[in-house]
Amino acid sequence: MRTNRDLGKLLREIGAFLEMEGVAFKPRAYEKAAIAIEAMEEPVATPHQKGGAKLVATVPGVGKSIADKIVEFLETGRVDYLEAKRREHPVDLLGLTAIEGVGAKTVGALYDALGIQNLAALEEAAKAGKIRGIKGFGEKSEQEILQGLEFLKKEPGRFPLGEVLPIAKALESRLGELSQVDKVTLAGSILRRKETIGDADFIVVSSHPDAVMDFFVSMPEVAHVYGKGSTKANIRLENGLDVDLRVVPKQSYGAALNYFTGSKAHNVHLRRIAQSKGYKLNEYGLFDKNGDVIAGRTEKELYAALGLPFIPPEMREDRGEIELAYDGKLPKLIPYGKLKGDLQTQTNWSDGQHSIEEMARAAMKRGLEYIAITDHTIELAMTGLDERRLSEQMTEIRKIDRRTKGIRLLAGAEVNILKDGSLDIGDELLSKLDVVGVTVHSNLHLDRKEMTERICRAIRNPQVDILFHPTGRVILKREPYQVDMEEVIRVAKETGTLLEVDAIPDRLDLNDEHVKMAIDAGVKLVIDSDAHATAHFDILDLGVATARRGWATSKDVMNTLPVERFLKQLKRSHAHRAS
DNA sequence: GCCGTTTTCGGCCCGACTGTTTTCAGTCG
Repeated sequence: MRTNRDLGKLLREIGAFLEMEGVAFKPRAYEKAAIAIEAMEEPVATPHQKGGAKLVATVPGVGKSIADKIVEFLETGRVDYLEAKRREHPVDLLGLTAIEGVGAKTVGALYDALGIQNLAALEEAAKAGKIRGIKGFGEKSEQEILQGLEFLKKEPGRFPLGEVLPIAKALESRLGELSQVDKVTLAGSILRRKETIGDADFIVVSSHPDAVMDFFVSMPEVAHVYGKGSTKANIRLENGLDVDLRVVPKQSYGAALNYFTGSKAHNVHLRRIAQSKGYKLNEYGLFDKNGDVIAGRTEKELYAALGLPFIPPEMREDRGEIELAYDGKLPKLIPYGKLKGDLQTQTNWSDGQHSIEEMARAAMKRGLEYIAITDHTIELAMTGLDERRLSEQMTEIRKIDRRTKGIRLLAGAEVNILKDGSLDIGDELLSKLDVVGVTVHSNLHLDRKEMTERICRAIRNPQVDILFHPTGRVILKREPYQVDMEEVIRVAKETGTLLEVDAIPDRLDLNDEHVKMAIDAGVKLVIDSDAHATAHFDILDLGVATARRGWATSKDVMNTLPVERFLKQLKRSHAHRAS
């Protein structure tokens, strides 16, 4: 594949090799170029086709040298410079640096001292106590590496939903275009929008299954075919994702979709209900004692025959949804694509890629009615705004808002919660902003009590409207902070603070279970893109999916409201009314 | 390697944290 994402990964790998070599500045240059390429809305192949390397070099952060490498990759699928680096340093750099706390320099040191090339060798050396003997390493580093390895291994071969979903959707439409395919549907954990995905499942209805199978196993990105029959084929793609395809008869489509979507626990529960009615339920349909078909053509028909309304896939975890459905009390989940606002966006005033106006236009294009500009504040020394700059930006946002029709811009900030729970921007300035979000970006390793008190102190501040990505976890990479979410939720309820569902694919923070906890406690939510570039507004639906998995309705999510009503329910607005 | 109300060279987001040290290197955001 030669997508922007692949190219970004490649540029990052080059940067990491240079980092390992101790080269100055170039690593940052490659990383910046990677970020810029990944942030592009159009495939970089487009400027390449239109104007070659010259036009590619107009992307900010991409100069002649990197543009040439991009062109080489687009035309040949490889970059000689990178291949040479890989030969020179025969290490699985991306794999090893995926360990939290291990960077390129560490990989280099491990290779020089012990010849470690990959995760397996590293684990062996760490377990044998060999790491602590290397200069600059001690017992603690060895333990950290082992812990990092354990965390990576917890869900081997799993991918973040946000990474898999676009690939799966593209595959779905390609299969759908085949003339032999009557119907194709994405099933499995992807349909349930689980936050990590082990494999992709497709259900196909076709009267010519062989042709479909032939096409499926001979797609260009297929790396391995595990098996291929007339109703079922399993493959692995080059990117490591396993994909299963099943061809089913038309009359079994609903039953098959239900069966292969799961979850397993949900299916078991459904089969128990079927049994209690004297029926049998399997992937071919719902049958009575004589083996006659009761239902199976559609999922709706299947659920109806079991005395249930249709249950949305995101709820199918057997966490009580079947009982609710039985009583006719299923929540009406927040629909996709209906958010009116986005309360966390960054611009090039801090670490975003685009200007305030560019972000505003992109948001408008995606049908949003308002966004808050929430750049980082000062504690993030690399990018953050101090009070003077934040104040200047506020003026600028208001100016742009006045002259921009069709979208409302709110002045905000992503304010840092300091170690003691105070904020890095004073209350007076905060009180002038429209929306204030706070979050933890430093001292991530406080103990549970201290972290909980820190966050609770911050959200008790009357100027604080929203707690952004409340647990700080990074999916498949970093555990959440040690924090008592029940207590945070209790204080959020008490103070009227909103909790965020951050839609960044490897955050999804709050997660589904926390969403449910918050809703049960009566706490209101917002779903934000945390966009750092114009293209990122597209991920909002991942946040909606997470909220749906936590049974959120539109009433629970405040940015389904139009802007004036949204602003009225912020706690500072309540404070104004009270005074 | 990129970039320029500093324009063809000389800068380049920088502070906190951790574990290793004894003054620093690596990682992270």
